[in-house]
Amino acid sequence: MDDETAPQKGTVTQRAIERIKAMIAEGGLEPGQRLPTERDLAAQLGISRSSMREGIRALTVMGVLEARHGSGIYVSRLEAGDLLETFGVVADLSRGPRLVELLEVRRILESTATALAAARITVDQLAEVERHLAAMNATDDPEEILAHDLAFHREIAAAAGNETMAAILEGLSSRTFRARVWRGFQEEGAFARTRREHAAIHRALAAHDPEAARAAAAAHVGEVEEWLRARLGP
Amino acid sequence: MDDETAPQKGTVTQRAIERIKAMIAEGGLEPGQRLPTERDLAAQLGISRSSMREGIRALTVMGVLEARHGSGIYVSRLEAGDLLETFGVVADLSRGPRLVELLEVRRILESTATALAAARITVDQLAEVERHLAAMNATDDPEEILAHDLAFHREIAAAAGNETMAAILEGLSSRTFRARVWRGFQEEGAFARTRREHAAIHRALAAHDPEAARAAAAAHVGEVEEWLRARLGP
DNA sequence: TGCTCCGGGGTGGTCCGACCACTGTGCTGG
DNA sequence: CCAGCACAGTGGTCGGACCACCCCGGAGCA
Repeated sequence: MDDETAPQKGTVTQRAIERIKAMIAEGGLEPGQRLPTERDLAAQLGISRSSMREGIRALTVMGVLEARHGSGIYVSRLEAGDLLETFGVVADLSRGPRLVELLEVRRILESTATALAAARITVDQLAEVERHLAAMNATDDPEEILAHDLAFHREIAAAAGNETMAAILEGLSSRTFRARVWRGFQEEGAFARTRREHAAIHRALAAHDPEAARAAAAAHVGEVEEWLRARLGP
Repeated sequence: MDDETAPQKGTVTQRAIERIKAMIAEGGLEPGQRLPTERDLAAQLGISRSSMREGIRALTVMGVLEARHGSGIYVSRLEAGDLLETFGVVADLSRGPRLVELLEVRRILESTATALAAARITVDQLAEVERHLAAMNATDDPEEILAHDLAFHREIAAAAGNETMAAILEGLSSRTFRARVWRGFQEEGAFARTRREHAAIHRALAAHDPEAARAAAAAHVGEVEEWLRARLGP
């Protein structure tokens, strides 16, 4: 028969990746657990260490595994942030119409997250949001403003209580993505407007008003979205 | 000086990945374009072919590059579906509370997508949706039902006109994900209910009523979400 | 007894060279 | 002119070697 040696579908590396993923999905490998050596794994699957390393590297980049030099290979915590890190790559590599689509997705998620945050935010979290809001208004250094802008939204996403959503939004708002969209946007003087919108979001949060928060956040992201859409349109 | 030979931050493979990503992001590499040979690329970056291969493999798995045996390495089309394929891995590997979070994200996106679809769907697309709805009601084979269920939602997502959102939803509804949640869910007899919900979604689409569509879709996903949440709760 | 230091074994990271499998192309022969 | 083939070039796989790093345990000291 041919059930032991013959399969041979796709590249050996691809098979190795599937095998490891399957092990984790089926519960054979727990988060944080240490895997066998590269050499042992390669021997187990009957492939060379080189091919096995390619597979491991791929899973490492995806955030599924974590290789510690001199120590061993471990299964990552498998939490949202780890796995969705690659999501940022999508934002970095998207152009043209795809950028508008990404912004639309962000608008939907960000407005919902802000609405959730309005209902659930604690006084401590609200204070942190206010801190970033104030810091953003106190400086004129674009770099610093952007940092506090990101932190502002990150804090809100965290307050929404859905780590997965927060991780996705983090990827959609990655440095490069934001920087690219911003450059040229704020130059048209739509800068004070951003501050007003942030203030509106904060007011809704402080008032624990989900609907107002949703509207404010949607308008905030939609602002950039519309500008970008118009810029690519004709 | 040390700007040419010294850097040495992180692993060489990681640097190689960043270099290629940067080339694409900065427009030096167009979608579909062919890259230099593995051997040439390795020489250009001053690293071994093995390390370069690991980097290429990682980018291949992420859907950024596409390697054709005997032909060469090419930049992928860089469209939503290519890059967000790894999103399905997240769903496959998520467990426990994370599953509920993913379902919550899906509920938000799916309801919005369905609302958009209600406003934009064409007669041809609506006919396709009806076809899957009928096929799903005509059989009792779980496998076939699941296939038409997926196609039903996929068609709606496509009608929403946002490829990126459709790609994300595709990942969130991946075979494995759905299969795992479904197993044990339909056993509790919540099967006719699914058919009723699909019918409600279809009615809203046919009536071009976005708000009704949003509500129907949210209820549909929320059904599974609540069941799963209760199952993990106590 | 307890601490510090250091040495070695084991691990991932990198490199090299060879060969295989497949593809594309240009040449050859009809 | 076309069909078929041979060949050079490409990614895919392999095995081995060496390096850089981490961890642990034993030796030595206080």
